[in-house]
Amino acid sequence: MKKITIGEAARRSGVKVPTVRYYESIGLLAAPSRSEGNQRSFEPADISRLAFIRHARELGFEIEAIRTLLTLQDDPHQSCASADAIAKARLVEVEQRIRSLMALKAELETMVEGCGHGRVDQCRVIEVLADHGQCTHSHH
Amino acid sequence: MKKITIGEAARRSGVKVPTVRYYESIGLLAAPSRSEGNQRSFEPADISRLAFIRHARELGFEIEAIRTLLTLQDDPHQSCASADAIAKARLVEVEQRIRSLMALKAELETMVEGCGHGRVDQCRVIEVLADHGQCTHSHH
DNA sequence: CTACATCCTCTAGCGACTAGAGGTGCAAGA
DNA sequence: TCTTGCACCTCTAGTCGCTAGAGGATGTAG
Repeated sequence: MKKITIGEAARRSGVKVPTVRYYESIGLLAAPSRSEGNQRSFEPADISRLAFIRHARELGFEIEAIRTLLTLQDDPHQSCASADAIAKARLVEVEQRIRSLMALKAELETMVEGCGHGRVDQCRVIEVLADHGQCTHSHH
Repeated sequence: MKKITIGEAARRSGVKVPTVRYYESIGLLAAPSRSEGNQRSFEPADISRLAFIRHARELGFEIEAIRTLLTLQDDPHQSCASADAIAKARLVEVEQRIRSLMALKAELETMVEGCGHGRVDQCRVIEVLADHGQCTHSHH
């Protein structure tokens, strides 16, 4: 029964050491057992859980959504309707974000292209910022 | 000489009242004069400045970048090279963010499509989250 | 035994606001 | 003139998801 230290857990899961402690503090990860010297000793299951959390965070899920997803994972007999709903909601968010960023990209391109690299009073970057009416896209 | 109250300034610029006070507190907006009863009294130029800030924030510029852009706007004889550089850097950021969100969207779609709407133990949403190796895109 | 890395807890900080408490100013209607 | 009621004031604390640092204990390799 080898003990997994927090550093080892961090390395294996890709979650940083202080973040592991943080997840424990907010109850996302059960408090692990401790060594004689009061050091955390993790189980392989904790590593999987941390990897799950990390992956979900990379996909932009919020902590509360992850909390729900984890309780679902903990009880595999439940319906996965909630998981599905959470993922779908996240998908909608991401699609909206992409649309808005595309509009933004277009606007930034106009600004940068219009810049004559001269003085500020002829600069389109400043000008466009000062006057929203000049925007090609209104949806931001 | 009509006085513009903070509420009026907020309405005209599209920046919320507490946010106007916040911008003043961090020195992004000069402290306006006050009425006898200690209430802020803004000038039309302040409204323009607030609108500028709001627009820049909508385009995702950070406060510190906006601070630089504002000092440029304040002195129109300067070269606009900095403004150009700031806008270009923001454009690169936005492009990267779009690429990463597209990958993310693809992955979420796979998750959601694979969900058989049954129980959690057959749910692809949970499964994919638990195992990053299943991702089609590695860049996240 | 001595370094030295790693661990521990605790508090404070980040960015960009937002919310709320507790109080004051001001304009319009009765 | 009084009162109602909204808008204003300052101040502190909270949001999210960590991250940094202080100050000390533990564990391991040479």
